Amino acid sequence: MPELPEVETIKRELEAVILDKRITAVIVNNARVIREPKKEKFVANLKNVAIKKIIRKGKLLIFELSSGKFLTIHLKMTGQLIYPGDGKTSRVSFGFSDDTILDFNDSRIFGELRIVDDWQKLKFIKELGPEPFDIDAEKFKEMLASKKTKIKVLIMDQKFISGIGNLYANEALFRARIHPERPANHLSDKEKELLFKGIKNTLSEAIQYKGSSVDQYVQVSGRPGEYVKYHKVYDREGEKCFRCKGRIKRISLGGRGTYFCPSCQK
DNA sequence: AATGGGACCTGCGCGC
DNA sequence: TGCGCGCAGGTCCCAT
Repeated sequence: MPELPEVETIKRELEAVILDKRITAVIVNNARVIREPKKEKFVANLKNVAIKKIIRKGKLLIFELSSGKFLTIHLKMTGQLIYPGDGKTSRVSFGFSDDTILDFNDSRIFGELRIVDDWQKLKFIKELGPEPFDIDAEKFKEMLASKKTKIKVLIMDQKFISGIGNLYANEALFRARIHPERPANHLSDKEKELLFKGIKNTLSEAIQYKGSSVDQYVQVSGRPGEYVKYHKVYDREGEKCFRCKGRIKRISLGGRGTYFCPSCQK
């Protein structure tokens, strides 16, 4: 499940390999992932344009094109960007003038490709909360003050704060020793600070290790991300807590698998 | 307003 | 062995 660290890893790798390349062919093997405009127009819009810049906002990737338009890519859960690709097993592939190919794979077809005139006008972007790296602890505390929602559900809400998905929400709460079902506004100042630190540290370490390869995520090169080794709670139901010898418990929150240690997360 | 559930999908792992 | 079922989770949408 690509979250901020995985998308950031992909962004950095793509910058190293496809920047300034000119698209000469677009292969559409499954048009369902193309959300706008319609397939023919989408393809026409990409012919003979170069990729000038790559931007990431939350979990969204944005390619600035030489035409002035933008190609946006949301990987959702099973999206992959692979370079060099083969153009065959993908949902959509982009062929460049040097005969190399960038593959967009997506086994579950949840991913979304768009070409837009202005990415900042996308509803998803306009509603997106700040990234953890763009605010300080004081701001984070203020943001939590009026929220009664369960803390884990809140930090996964992209409108509240952007970039955190299920995996890193679980890991950050473990670091802060906070029970995922606590109402956000009941956390003490100290706990809010610990959580903010937990979020930032988890995300930056995950970026350092090039993401977590659970499910389908891989780097652009196809190699797995190494951070799985360092997970403390995610997908460890029934196993021993690394901190206190309790047992990791799994519950469902907001329909998502939630892992925590009941004896040291209060 | 906040919350919960379903929908979108496919592939995998489990139990019988 | 093989089949059917439940589950995985990012985001949107709808009902309560």
